[in-house]
Amino acid sequence: MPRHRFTDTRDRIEKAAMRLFVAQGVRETSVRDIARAVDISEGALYRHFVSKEQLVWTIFERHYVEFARQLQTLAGREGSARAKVAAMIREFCRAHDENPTLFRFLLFVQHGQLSRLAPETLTPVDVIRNVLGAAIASREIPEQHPDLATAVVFGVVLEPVQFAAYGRLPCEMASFSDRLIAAAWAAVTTV
Amino acid sequence: MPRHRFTDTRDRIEKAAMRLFVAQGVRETSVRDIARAVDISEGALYRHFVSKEQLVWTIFERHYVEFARQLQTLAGREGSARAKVAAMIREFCRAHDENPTLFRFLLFVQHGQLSRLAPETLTPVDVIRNVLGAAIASREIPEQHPDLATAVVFGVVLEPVQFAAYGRLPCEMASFSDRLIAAAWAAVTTV
Amino acid sequence: MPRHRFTDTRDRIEKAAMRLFVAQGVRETSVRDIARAVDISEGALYRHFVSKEQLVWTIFERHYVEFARQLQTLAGREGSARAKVAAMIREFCRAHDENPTLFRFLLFVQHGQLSRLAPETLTPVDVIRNVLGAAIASREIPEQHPDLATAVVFGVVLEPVQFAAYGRLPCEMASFSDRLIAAAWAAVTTV
Amino acid sequence: MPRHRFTDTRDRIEKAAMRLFVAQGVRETSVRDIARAVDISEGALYRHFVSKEQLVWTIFERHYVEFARQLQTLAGREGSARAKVAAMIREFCRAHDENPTLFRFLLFVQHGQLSRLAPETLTPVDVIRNVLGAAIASREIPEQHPDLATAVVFGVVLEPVQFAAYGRLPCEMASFSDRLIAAAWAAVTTV
DNA sequence: GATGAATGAGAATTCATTCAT
DNA sequence: GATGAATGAATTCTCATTCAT
Repeated sequence: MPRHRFTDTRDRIEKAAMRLFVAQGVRETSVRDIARAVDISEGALYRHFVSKEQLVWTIFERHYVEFARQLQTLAGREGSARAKVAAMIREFCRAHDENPTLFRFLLFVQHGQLSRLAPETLTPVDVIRNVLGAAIASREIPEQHPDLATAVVFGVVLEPVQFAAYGRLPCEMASFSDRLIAAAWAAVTTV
Repeated sequence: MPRHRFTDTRDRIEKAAMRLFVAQGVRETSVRDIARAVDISEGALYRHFVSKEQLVWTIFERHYVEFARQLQTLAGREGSARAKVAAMIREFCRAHDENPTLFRFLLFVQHGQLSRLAPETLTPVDVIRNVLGAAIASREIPEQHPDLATAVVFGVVLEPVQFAAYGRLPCEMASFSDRLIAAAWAAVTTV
Repeated sequence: MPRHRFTDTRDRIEKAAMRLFVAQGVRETSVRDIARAVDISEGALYRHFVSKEQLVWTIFERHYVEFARQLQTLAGREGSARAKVAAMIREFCRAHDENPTLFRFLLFVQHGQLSRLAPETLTPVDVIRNVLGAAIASREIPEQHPDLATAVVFGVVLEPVQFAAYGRLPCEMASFSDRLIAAAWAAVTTV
Repeated sequence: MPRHRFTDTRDRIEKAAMRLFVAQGVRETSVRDIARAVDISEGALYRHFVSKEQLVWTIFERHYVEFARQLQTLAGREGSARAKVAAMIREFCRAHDENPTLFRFLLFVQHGQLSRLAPETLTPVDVIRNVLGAAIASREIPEQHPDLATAVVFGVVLEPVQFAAYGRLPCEMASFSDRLIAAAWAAVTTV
């Protein structure tokens, strides 16, 4: 199954690249670093990706969109705004704990990638904003700037991830999810 | 006044560098970029800074420490934890609006710089953590993980700055300060 | 045969570098000079050597150690001190004539390299010193400072090479070997 | 006495430069290094020397020629070839011990300088060669290649200086002068 | 005579990418 | 699919030298 092996190599490349990108930054990770981590030649990398830039973009786009869709699905299953927010925050924590590298990659490498998304693409920011916007409209939460509310919820959830990345918090987010849900909800309901 | 000219050039270098670092990232800003922005030769830069690395570090360290001290001072003037948090968040907003470039540089370009700070250096994170820790001890806010609380407050304040940087919020933070204070306080008092 | 081509390029680099180092000095030979001499790009050089410094070191160390070993072997085959000295001086002349560039590189470009040798490494100096030291002990040559005797023998052999390099002597040393042997032996036996 | 002070600065520059050139090499000593050692600005150096190259040349030429003249004078005072050689070697040792830095500078920095000497300039090599040539003509020493004999004498005297520079011999040559005279004389009289 | 900012030409090195094998 | 030598542009930094003050 050469097909399978190909896919496997491609996958190993993506994983190694992501790990290096998160650990050292995209710019400071050379194609050589990635090739070595996967133990293939530099030239061989170009069988799988047309450029380093495209490699970054591919990884980012696929997972970013998928994550947004997952948030959307989970929020859609819930009735109340509070339940939607809770489900989404729980998903953030779960996604982080399942693959912290990927999670950090999505959050910290987005610089320069976000602007490449097709304008109509649904992002995690959009999903949360939609939920909060609807909640404001339905009076579930007080009248307020929906983008600011979105930023606040995002900050409550993402900053602890940053702290964990710097070793200032344990790296498991799941144990914090109830606390973060309470905090986020309080933040958007108290005006 | 060669002295004057010196100081002036040095200052122009720092300002231009900061602007470019924030706009494009440190790694993606070349010494050439900076030299061009200041309209001097690349070699001339090295009369003012021994290396690009040191340039980054110099800018970071000086302002980071100064900002922490300012937060400390302002918090020290207030009595209650609530007033301290309010004063600090107001200072975040003020500092941002006064010089958004510097603010973003300090808070988002810090990667790799933080670890170079002397371990005993007081950082903005420390200042907030100290205030929240004391507030937990004095029962002004409920028993909770002080680092997590710190992360939450930080997130509430910094994420809107990110949103502003991406054009998702207006770039003036001052108008949000009351809202952010309320949100942050609610987040740490609601368990 | 990429393998073959690789070895070939590497070898051409070493030869060209050595020639340039001897002709102009190490510091005054740029990587660009070497690349041009080999007719490859500067970047390509770095596929074969990790740095200019390492290129110098590699060439030096390998041949220097090998030359010392050869001297040792030849001296070991002879019985008397006189015969050992004669064999070694003949080897100096032979090595010079076989590859004057390499010879000069080893003996005159060594500045800064010598100190990098592992302390226990046997050098040409050591070999001669050992022979002379033993000869003093066995009374084959008169009691004298062994290091000074070593320096004298070295000087007798190497200075003519310098003269040849400056065009003050013909560049073939072989024709001088008998004379140099006589001179060196007389110098260490006459007190 | 600004005149005096000027001369003094100039002298300090020469001394510092020589020391650095000997310690690190000419190429690896920057104008900045020299300026710092003398504690003046780089620009000020150019009040005293038109270029780094000229600084090297000035120091070299003056002392090299002066040393040759001194050898010539001393040799001229003696009658026999043996006495001339002895006087010259003694002068080599004395000159070395008086100012090892200068001595090493003259010997090791000559690369590239020698060829700049006016063709008719009398060098130390010439002086010795003349003495040995005359001695061969007058049958004081046996028939032999005068340049080779010159090289041998030079080698006998200079290699110990090299050894001293590398710490393989004590740095005072005077104590070796009798031994070196005997060795050199034996070397050129034994065929 | 002195200063030190400025220059411009390299220096060594890195790196994404190509391509013959 | 894979290899690794090769490229060429770019990067950080150095340095001898100039010049306005």
